[in-house]
Amino acid sequence: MGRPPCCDEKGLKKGPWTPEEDHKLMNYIQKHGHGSWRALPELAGLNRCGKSCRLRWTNYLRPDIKRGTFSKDEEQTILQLHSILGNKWSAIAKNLPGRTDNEIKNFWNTHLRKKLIQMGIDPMTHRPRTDFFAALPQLIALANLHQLIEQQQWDGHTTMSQTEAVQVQGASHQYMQTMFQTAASIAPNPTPISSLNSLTTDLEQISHLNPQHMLSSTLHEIGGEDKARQVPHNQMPSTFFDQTLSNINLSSDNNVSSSGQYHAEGGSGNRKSMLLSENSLPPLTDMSASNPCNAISTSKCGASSTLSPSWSEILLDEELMREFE
DNA sequence: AAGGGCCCCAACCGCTCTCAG
DNA sequence: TCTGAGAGCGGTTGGGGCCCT
Repeated sequence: MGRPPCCDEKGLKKGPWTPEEDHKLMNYIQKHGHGSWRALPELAGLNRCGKSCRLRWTNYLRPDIKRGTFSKDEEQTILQLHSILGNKWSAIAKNLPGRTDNEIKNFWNTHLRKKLIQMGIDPMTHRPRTDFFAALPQLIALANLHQLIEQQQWDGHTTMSQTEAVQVQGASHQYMQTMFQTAASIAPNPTPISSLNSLTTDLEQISHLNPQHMLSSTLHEIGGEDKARQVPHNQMPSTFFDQTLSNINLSSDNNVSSSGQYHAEGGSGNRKSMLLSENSLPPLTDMSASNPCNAISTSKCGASSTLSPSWSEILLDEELMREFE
């Protein structure tokens, strides 16, 4: 069934608003309030549909709207709220006085989303992307840095203090662990240990990193050391690319419809599906929708959250990333 | 100077939610 | 409980402006 769009009615104007139309709309609302949006255009003498009037008022004409570029604080607030709320633009807008949902949505799509992608972070989950194509630059940079530090320590001449070296090594270690853990979380249960072994081996080959202790601790966390020992090395899949692709597919098989849209279960009420366009990045997991505490902002999730904040902070620090490159 | 490509954002579209009758 | 109108929300689009060659 469905109602016909209100703007389909004959003769109603669409497209950009003229200054005269703005003036009429503002005058009317300031005198009478908006009342019924459907009735408003006729009463205000506008040849527009009510919906168009409402949008124009809420997104542009409202007197309390703050215009201009977003401040660093606003940017941080959006990032934090998006990590908790997902694409709930109106909810995010409620925490940013003077900013509209449309403005925030545009800012996200044109700036923040791209920024996160460039940093190897999945903009939907706010976690490192587990498709290694995207995260590879950061991963290799960290691995190289790790190796450089080890070499300098071995040679006995280092420009970095002991504390700094430990911090960077820790970040590098954490990066790898998070990659494995996220990969494990999106794989079907029980997690095929061979897949993780393979990823580790492939990474070792490409980055010349020796991650033995990382692997054992990570496997211990996700499946126990016994399982790790049971997997013979020769059972590992052959190529890095094959395995990486299979992991990407594992994460999306259950959620991608034939139309290429991603349906993430979660939330309450009837609005259960979140549709992402084909040109969106493939969301590897939708943790922001189903479990806010998996998201970047640990402070809002109480003491039970143990996710270390250091990773996202490290990755969001552009200066640090430039140093790695 | 011209024109092609890219980016940004205002506005539209279609769907869901809410609530009154 | 059901139905339909109105409002709200999120995804998408198109056109104007800017930048680069």
